[in-house]
Amino acid sequence: MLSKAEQTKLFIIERAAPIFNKKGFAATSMSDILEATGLAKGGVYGNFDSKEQIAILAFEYAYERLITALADKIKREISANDKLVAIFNFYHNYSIYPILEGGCPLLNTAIDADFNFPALKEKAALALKKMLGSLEFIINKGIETKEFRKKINAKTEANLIFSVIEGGMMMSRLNNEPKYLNDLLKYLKSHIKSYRK
Amino acid sequence: MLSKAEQTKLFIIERAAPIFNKKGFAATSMSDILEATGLAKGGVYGNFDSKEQIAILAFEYAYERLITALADKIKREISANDKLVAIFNFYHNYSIYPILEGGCPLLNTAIDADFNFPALKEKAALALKKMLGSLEFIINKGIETKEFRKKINAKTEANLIFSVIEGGMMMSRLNNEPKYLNDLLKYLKSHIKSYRK
DNA sequence: ATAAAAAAAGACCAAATGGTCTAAATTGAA
DNA sequence: TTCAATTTAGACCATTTGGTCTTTTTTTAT
Repeated sequence: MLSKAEQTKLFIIERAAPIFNKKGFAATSMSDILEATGLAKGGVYGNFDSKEQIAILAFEYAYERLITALADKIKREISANDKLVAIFNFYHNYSIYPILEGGCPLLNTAIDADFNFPALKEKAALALKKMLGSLEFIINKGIETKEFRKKINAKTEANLIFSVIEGGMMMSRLNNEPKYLNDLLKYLKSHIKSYRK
Repeated sequence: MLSKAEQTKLFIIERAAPIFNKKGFAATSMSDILEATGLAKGGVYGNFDSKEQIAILAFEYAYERLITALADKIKREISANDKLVAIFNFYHNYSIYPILEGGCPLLNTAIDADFNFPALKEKAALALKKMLGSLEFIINKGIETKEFRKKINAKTEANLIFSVIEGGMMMSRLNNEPKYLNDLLKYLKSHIKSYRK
């Protein structure tokens, strides 16, 4: 059972995460967080040291939500091909129905933190590496099980897939048009057919 | 000849553009701009109405610099294939040697302005459409001149190319590692070979 | 039910924010 | 060279910022 403070901490992070994800670190003010939580300053600063700390924990919460939801879809599938397709389906319409308001926390934080918040950038960089590693792992498994051709470069393909998804996300968001990303996901589905023998 | 005010306006935008491009709108303060220009408030507010206006003009300046540099490389080449390759070469090492400090203004502004600054987002959306249109145009020309196969979908391919570049940019920046983007550019070079008959 | 400990409220603070306005300095046409 | 018009300096302003600290309220173990 969670103590009152632990409950409140979680509650604050849950409420702060979508705000940081939408507006970024600098554009999010403590008063935004106070308003979203209904708490007074004492309630927030009694549980956290600084806005920076909240932003970091909010990012980790957002990322955790993302990979948990993704992992849930992936583990349902058996073959490497189906796992990849599950990932692509996961991102279908993501620009309008993201796991967390504001879209992909990796993309957002990469841009937001780059020149402003090195400690947060570091967290995002780690998260990206994990994400790419998971993709690579799936592809490598597919090669091991002879589902995919041996010639496939798992790392390169993982990078390609994720860059297409994130680039497509940016375009879909900027144009308020899910089609950009959706079309690219369709392309990716077709592309991974070339992995098979 | 430019009047003093016109000179100063240009000078302010030149100095402000890399700051906005690096830090984003909210994280850039007017005092950053005063410091970068060496001007006092009167010098800046005598020439512009608001921080918002400066940010919009700075984005347009940044975008103009980008497409001018790109167009310069493209027009040197004759064939559609060579034009595309020139674009890929243009982005080689872009994450460490961008045209303007801070990286791609399109990517940065897309994320930065999305939930914070609708008017600026609109400018970036327009810029993205122009960029994709130019890519599409090159590919379509290649089809018209029978350099590329008729079956190629110019719009889809333009979106793919640009999403890979922007996604790769994000990954390279986040990991402080130009290789991510560079490898993807190499992939793109190989990919467009499939356009040919 | 009680009392000690934990958590939250909110008044308060210095610093920074974007922006205004008047006075001074500079520009440039005659 | 003059002098009106343009441009810039910088003091000033209200508001907001992130954060602290004491007081009050709420938990929680007994």
